[in-house]
Amino acid sequence: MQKELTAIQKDILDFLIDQIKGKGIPPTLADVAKHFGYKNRATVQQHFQAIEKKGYIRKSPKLSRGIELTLEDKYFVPRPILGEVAAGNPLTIYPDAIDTVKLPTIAKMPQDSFLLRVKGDSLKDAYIFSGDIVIVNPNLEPKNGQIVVAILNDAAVVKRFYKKRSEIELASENPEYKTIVIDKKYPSFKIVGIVVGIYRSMEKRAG
Amino acid sequence: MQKELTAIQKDILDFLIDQIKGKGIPPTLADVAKHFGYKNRATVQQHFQAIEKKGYIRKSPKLSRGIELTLEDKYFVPRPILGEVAAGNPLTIYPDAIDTVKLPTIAKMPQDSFLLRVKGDSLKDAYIFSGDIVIVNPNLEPKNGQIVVAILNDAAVVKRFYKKRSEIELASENPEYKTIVIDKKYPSFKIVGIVVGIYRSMEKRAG
DNA sequence: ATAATTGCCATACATTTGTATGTTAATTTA
DNA sequence: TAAATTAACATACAAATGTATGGCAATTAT
Repeated sequence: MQKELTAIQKDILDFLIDQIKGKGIPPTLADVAKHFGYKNRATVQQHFQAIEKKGYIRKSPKLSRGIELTLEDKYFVPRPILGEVAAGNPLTIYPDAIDTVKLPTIAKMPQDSFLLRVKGDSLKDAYIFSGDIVIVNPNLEPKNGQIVVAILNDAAVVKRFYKKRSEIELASENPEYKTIVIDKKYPSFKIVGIVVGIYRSMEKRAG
Repeated sequence: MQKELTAIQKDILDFLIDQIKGKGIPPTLADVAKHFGYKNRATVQQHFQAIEKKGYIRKSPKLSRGIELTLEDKYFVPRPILGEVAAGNPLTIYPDAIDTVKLPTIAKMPQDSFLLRVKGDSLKDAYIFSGDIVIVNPNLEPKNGQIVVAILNDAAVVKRFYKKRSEIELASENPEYKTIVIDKKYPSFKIVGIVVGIYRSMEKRAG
């Protein structure tokens, strides 16, 4: 059994996980101290020692950023879901987070990426299902054949992207839905980002 | 366009990516020097400068381990597939790597994990399909309801795991396949690991 | 009531780390 | 052929980093 963490220790562990997941590398003591407004690294040092003692992390002595999560993939981090996005017909996107999902450590999320929950089944032949959480990276240029999130008339869609001469095609893989063709200059159209990952909880689902 | 890397520069970049993907954090100059047998960190330093100049990485000055991949999710790393594993009826496992898959950087792979290609469709109601690459972590204890890889009579299977009093149940989610029940003491049965992730190439598939 | 834990700070120190500079040799490019 | 690039080395240095130690107030456990 794990010993309980204090509130501050939990905050620090959360920050640690957030950094590892977001930036990809653990922070230094100085990073953590700066974030929490501590004037001294030794404060963080001692918190880490306490957290390690309780078994949540493992440190490699003398190594910079040498902190590993003991919990590994068992640990889930809450992340806001920014909206719902239609794989079938367009759905309205929400201004604020509508929900939170516990994302496992395994699903490394590049910084600036965000999460959307997929509704609808137009991509079921691409094996993306209603209820799946898609990880969207807004910093990549879409290439032909990639699955993208786009805003079309104030609604968000998840479709496969194809660039033609003067238009853009957004294709569903489910033949029940027809391909959307947009002129490149169409004003209320914007590529939001590229789907770089799909997370689906491994917990039991109704068959 | 990216400038070409020399053979050594490519080796160093490959090692860098391997470390970032495997260990989760970039190596220090000393780490790289040690791995390649260099007596001096400055050698690595200069290689990194060259690699950065050619646009493959970005360095945060003065920061330890402050190396980021410019290529991000565009970069794919070859990983060996160790065998095929049956989601339907058991298949033979191969002693050596049978193939290689280009795994994207997004799919962070915990160390010691390995890849298996799924054959068969007994887990299609859990949305794991024939052809998918599963990332298997051999260091985790299986919990009820998790999807595991197990060896049964010299063949490997991917099934959902349930621990009962004296037996273990390996369930398919596809009603066409029946649940396998094994006594806990059955000699030729072993849990190989837990499926911690699924990778599926986002490239176009036949609909 | 006393001891232990928590939370924060300060100072000090040895390594680690990134960086700068210069040298040498082999190879490639102009 | 001359110049540039590649590849490796050595030395030096400032900053970053982890660590050790001690102090102090507040809270919690015994």
